[in-house]
Amino acid sequence: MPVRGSGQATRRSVLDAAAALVATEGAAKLTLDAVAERVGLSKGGILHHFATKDSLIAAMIEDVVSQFEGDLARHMQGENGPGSFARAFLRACLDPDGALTRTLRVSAGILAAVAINSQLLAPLRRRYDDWRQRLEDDGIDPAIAELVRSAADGLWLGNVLELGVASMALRKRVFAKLIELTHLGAPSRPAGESQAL
Amino acid sequence: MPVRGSGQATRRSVLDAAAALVATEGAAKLTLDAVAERVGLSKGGILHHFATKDSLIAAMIEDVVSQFEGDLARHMQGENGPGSFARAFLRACLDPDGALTRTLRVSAGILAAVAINSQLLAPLRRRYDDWRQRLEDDGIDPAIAELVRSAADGLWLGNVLELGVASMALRKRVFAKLIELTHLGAPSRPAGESQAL
DNA sequence: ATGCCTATACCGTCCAGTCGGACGGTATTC
DNA sequence: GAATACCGTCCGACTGGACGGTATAGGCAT
Repeated sequence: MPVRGSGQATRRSVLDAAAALVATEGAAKLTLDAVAERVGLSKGGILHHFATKDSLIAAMIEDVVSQFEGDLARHMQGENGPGSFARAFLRACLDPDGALTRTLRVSAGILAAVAINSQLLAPLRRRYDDWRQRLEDDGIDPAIAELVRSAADGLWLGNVLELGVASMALRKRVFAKLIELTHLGAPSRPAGESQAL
Repeated sequence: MPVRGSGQATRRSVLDAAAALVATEGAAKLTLDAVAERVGLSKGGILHHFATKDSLIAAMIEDVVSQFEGDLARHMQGENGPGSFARAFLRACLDPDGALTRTLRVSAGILAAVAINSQLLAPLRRRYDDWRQRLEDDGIDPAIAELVRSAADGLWLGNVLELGVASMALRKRVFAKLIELTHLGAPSRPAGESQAL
């Protein structure tokens, strides 16, 4: 059965299985045996791809980072002017319709790291510092940018922990308000908001 | 050493030790043995007060809830008019100077529950629903209320996970903006904020 | 002496990580 | 173009330790 060169695909499926496991059973149930069973491998097979459990979780975190980075880049293309990064950040977290995006992988990686070994968050922390810097230099009031960022994170947190989950309609309105804020915070220019998002 | 009637105090110290342990070592290191060592008891001693580890964490969560509830009530006294609850919520999370309040116990309880057994969050979830309801009925635009809540949560999250921790000065300004929002969102009445809610 | 509190010793389970090896492609050699 | 050596992939049994929980006995205050 082992096919040469199938390593990357298997590795990918292990990562997905681990994320799904965290999402359905909780971070405490993330054991190598459980992942192995879910992905249809033996524990030895898992450990061939990830030498240690920590390295598995580290890979999940890398997954989080790269995926979010991709989303950011994608959403940056439709934006320009002051507050463009803040809006991209917002859209990378929330649909215009209020749906959370990338919930599964992102939350799974972070939850697993928090539960098992929070030091594994280090790569994410580094990236986050970059993003925060870009938010500060986004051409709008840094306090607005930080407000928007924290609101996006707070909505995500509420969803992951199932705390205070608002209705889609309300979240949609919150999203709109936040987008609005990123425009209001712009330095007093002609306020030409001619083109759409 | 065992003193009659010292049960409550011991129980309290166990809870504190558990919280401190989570804060310093991470949720994964929250074991009965570790708590016992930290508090200067044996594991048997711990288990006398908390029959099971889950019940210990459940008590930590109750701690979170009751403490936050107390903070809310305290901060409600200085507020009135539309948005008063939103402001109280905000102040219960953040100092006017931008410092996070109640970080240790609250974060410890929640982190432990997430790591060990997320079902233990249930009591918190119930309370949180109440709070969200009160925010919706706070006399201001519900979207603003929800925005403020999520921003407060997001700031808390960033601090706990050490993600994107902003400077005190910036947080202070974010706090001010959020308070401002709770006033702006008031329905277009004579702006007579004379009487209470 | 009674009841609350704590210690010691112990058990069973779970789980990360190790180890030797199996199986099947792939490259090499002739 | 076979025979052979090699490597990537994966398996399965095992181990050592950590950890939650139990049972039991002892101590201090009233």
